[in-house]
Amino acid sequence: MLGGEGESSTFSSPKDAAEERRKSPAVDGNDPAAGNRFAEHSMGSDRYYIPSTISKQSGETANPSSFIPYTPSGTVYTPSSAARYPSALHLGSVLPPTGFSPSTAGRSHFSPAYQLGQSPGCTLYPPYTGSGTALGSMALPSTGPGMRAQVYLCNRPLWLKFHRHQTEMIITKQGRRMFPFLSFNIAGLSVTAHYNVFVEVVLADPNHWRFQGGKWVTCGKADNSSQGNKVYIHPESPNTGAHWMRQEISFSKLKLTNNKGTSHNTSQMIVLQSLHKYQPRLHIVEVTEDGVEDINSEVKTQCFTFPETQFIAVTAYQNTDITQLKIDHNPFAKGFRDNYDSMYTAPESDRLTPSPTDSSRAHQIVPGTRYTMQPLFQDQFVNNLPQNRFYNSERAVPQTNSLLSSQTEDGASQRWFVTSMQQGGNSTSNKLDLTPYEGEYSSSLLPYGWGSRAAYQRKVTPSLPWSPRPSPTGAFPEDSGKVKPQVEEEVNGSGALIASWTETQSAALSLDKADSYSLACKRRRLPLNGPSTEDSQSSTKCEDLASATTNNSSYSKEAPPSKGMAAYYSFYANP
DNA sequence: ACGCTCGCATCAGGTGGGAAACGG
DNA sequence: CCGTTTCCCACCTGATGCGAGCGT
Repeated sequence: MLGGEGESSTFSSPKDAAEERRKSPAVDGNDPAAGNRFAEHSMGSDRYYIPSTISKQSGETANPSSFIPYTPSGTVYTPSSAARYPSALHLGSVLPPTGFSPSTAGRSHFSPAYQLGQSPGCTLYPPYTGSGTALGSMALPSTGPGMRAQVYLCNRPLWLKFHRHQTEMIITKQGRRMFPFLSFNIAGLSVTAHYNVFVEVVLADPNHWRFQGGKWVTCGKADNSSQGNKVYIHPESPNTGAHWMRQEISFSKLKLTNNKGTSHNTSQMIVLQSLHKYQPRLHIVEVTEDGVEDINSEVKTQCFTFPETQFIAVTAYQNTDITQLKIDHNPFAKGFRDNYDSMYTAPESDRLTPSPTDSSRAHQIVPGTRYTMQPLFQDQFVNNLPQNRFYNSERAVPQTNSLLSSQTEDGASQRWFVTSMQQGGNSTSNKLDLTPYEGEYSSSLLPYGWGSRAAYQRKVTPSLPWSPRPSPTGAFPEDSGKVKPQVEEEVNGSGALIASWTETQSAALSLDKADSYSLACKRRRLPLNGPSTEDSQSSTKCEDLASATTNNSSYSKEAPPSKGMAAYYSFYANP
């Protein structure tokens, strides 16, 4: 099962959704299923670390298998007529059960929650069975000499918030941007090799969906004959591995449309059908310098599926919970925040509302406090593993600014580094050794530039590099006591440089606290007066925390914040 | 004079709401 | 008739251009 069906219990009916939202069962945690599946509280747990991939690889592939946290294997419905990729592309389809060994499960919310296929037989829908097409042959992730990338879903907490209510994406004739949009950090590529990076949106299941009685229910068969572009190639493609790994790869300009006949902007548009469930997938294809695929290499194409990015395409929002999440988190919808003023009493700069167009990730704010994040995930997975194998819930950011470094009070922060049983990046890399370790996460580990954002920052105050507004408070003191970025690089047994970071619990606790408050306020419809400051500050704890970190530190390419966001990234590795 | 920063105004474009239109 | 789609609206963000102010 892919979540959608099972989540339906959390939905409120459209009619009284506004009322229900005030007592939102899911938010209230009255929906254990939803909570179990998507509680964000645990998202920080054991999930956030970043491999250092660019250095010490001498232009060769960083050893991806050195830090494979878990393997996404979101099932994707593949009508036979639409099969485009060999099953090997589908991660789950090639992942032996051991891929979801405790170490894997411990890193992921998904293995039990999403019931992802742990082996080909576990997928609800058949994996891709077709042969490769012009899009490129699919990688055999576990075999061959080809390098295997690791991909972080940058704004995963936000995606989880939406996914918990069954994400909906508006599609319009002229095209509508996705929100949340897809944003990744990639590691494990060859620095010098060239890659095309693109997103493909495929049907997630064979059903037509309808929002009925406050739930998404299936309603007949999906129309498999949908035509139109399903691929969005990142505009910076092709580019070197160094380029892709240097900064976050944002697909914020990707638009969804239902206009099959659209002739303009086809490169920016993906054509979908309303009321169908889709699953975006990220493809990384190694190409020649001029962007031509090497058809001789089967291992040069990699695909990553993030189940939490699944969504149902709609022409109008059905679930008001989704609507509210969009309003709350999308800066462009700020005008619809009825208690906008009270929501954000903190200086606007503190709200960390970066550019939607440029600051791809950072603007996807997660105020978070208005929606409960339940610790169920943590329980769910921690219980499966020795406690000491998990991060604490708090996310840390790879910055060493003083403000943020002041906390980590627990001192018991645990860090993950993942080593592969085999460094060769072969199939046995499914067997992972996730070992907690202590260390400091140094920004020196982050040789990532700021890319286009840096140029964009020209008018930005140093204290708030991504925002044109000054930061009267000079960063985020409220965060200073909550997150201490700790960075450490570690060399694993094979010499692969591994970076990980400490995660302390305080931030997560703050999130919970803030969420509890907002819950008491019956979600955002009620003014969040006094604690609204807390609300906004807690918003920095989610995805924007790293931005806050950026804010606190001098903004420079030496210590770019983008990788700091990886503290919130989910980490997928090609098996 | 020159370069830089800052503030302001303007514009393009993104957002959800709601009413109207469409279609089975 | 009812569910879905389309269109327009007000509101918002971000990019850009311009001029003022300041320091060298």
